[in-house]
Amino acid sequence: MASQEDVFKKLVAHCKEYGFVFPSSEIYDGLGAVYDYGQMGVELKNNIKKYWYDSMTLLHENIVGIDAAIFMHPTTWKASGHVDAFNDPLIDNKDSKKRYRADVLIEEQIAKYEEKIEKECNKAAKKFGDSFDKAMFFETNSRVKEYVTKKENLHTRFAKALNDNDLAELKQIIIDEEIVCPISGTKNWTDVRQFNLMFSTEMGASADGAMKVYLRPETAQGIFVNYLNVQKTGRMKIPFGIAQIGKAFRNEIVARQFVFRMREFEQMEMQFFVKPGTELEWFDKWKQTRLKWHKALGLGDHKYRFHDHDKLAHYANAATDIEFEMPFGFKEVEGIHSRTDFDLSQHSKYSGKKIEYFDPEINQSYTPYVIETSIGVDRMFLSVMAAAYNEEQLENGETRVVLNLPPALAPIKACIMPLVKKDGLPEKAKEIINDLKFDFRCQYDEKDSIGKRYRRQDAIGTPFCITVDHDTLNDNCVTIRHRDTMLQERVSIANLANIINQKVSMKDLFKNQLI
RNA sequence: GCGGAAAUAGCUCAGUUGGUAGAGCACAACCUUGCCAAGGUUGGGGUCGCGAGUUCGAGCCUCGUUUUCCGCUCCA
Repeated sequence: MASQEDVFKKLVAHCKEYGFVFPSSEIYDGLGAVYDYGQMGVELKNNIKKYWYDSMTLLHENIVGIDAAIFMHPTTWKASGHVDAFNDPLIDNKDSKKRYRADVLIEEQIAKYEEKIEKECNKAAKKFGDSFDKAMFFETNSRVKEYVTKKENLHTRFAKALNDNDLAELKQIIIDEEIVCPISGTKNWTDVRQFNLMFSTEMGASADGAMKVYLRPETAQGIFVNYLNVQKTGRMKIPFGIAQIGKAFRNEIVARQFVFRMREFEQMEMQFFVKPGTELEWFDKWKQTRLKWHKALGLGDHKYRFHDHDKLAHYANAATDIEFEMPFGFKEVEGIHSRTDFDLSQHSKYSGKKIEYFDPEINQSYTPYVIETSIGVDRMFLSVMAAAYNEEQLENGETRVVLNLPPALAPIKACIMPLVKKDGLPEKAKEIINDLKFDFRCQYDEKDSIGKRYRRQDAIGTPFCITVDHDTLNDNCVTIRHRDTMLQERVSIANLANIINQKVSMKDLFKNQLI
């Protein structure tokens, strides 16, 4: 039996071989953790996005979409906390191979001096009892004086280095203070490197310096900064939501596992604005709604689970992940967070604009609370592919590689093929495809044996193969061959569109969510 | 970022002690056949990841480098 790792490798190979996913810039050896979607991948991905977007905006009258720019005013990221939280100077110990934050190491050193001072004080206090004069003691005790001086010098030096963003100086401090690695106990350090999770670039070309702007590390902020615009122009009443699909960028230290963690990725986010105090109710409601959205695809209910966060981010008062069983274990596909009023309050504070909602029901204004549902398109893509990829053992002992994709998501809905490429069958097949192509993405194939053509379509997950044979010319009927069962049925050409539409329409997926 | 392994045709791989770059599948054309990966003929496709070095000669040896995988590490 193939191990799960093998399955994953095969899936990655399959993605490349059949035009789903290619490594970026492959002719130049590729670019780390960046991938391109190919001719099949883009269709599947677009269908996933459509399924999500329509589920949000068609099924909920109080959710509208936007498409915000990737560039945002730099202050956005100060307000959101990304600039401060994601700007760590890092240093590695070459012996233990452990990585530390250089600023934390130095802060610990400062704390050590404080401990020593404290200890001396305690000792002296014990010795002198009531007559202990702390100020006097600091003046006269040479050891304490030394520690205080050292501590203050270090503090000053550290603050200056941080302020100047002087990485070499940070390393020099660590060397001068003889800070050792807690694990190896050595002072064998690498240089300090600044690591910011956000990509930056420069906007404009003014002589006195262009403005530094970031590529957004999440799409959510584009929604928050547009809260007032949408609420006012759309006459939205709380509770309401804003949905958005878009690219985000994170300069991950380690980006791996195919499209699961990429440096450029796509998010589908919906921020739902609610009355304070009702947020946990809505949080729970969205947990269930989102799980139903996943399960409606029929990839297998047992492949999903919630993972509630014990440790909450500073902005959240509840958080959970929807995890999917990937070939490499249960992994986060979607996050649902109760973000309180953190984001809107921060933007209000940094912009100086009042960001509130006047609630006519209670005749009061308040800053709405936010429930966020945030799903990675690429992770969703991977989970659909992983669940759909199957190697079937057939009765004749052969193996069939088939993508059992939900028909609504399949890149190609039907392949029309003449049984032989003569006797007018190709012409008849093209007649059929010319009729179907307005509603469904179709392929035409006349090369190789019919069996081989079926397998080719299996490999890209096409739910229907439609075969034109000699009888077709007389009775206007064709054979429909079903991907999953390999069974065939004879149907009238006039009924084709209906039969296909019934299976590939998203309507059933939408309805399944409401149950 | 660290350690280990790998890189040869679109895919899967072979390539002997260093001596003219191979197979199967896939692809294209034609013939034959016609409902679950058929057969035949012909053809296209590789400066062996990239760059140096050793050598008369490097896919093979040495060094560097890039990418990928595995394990650490990191991860709102």
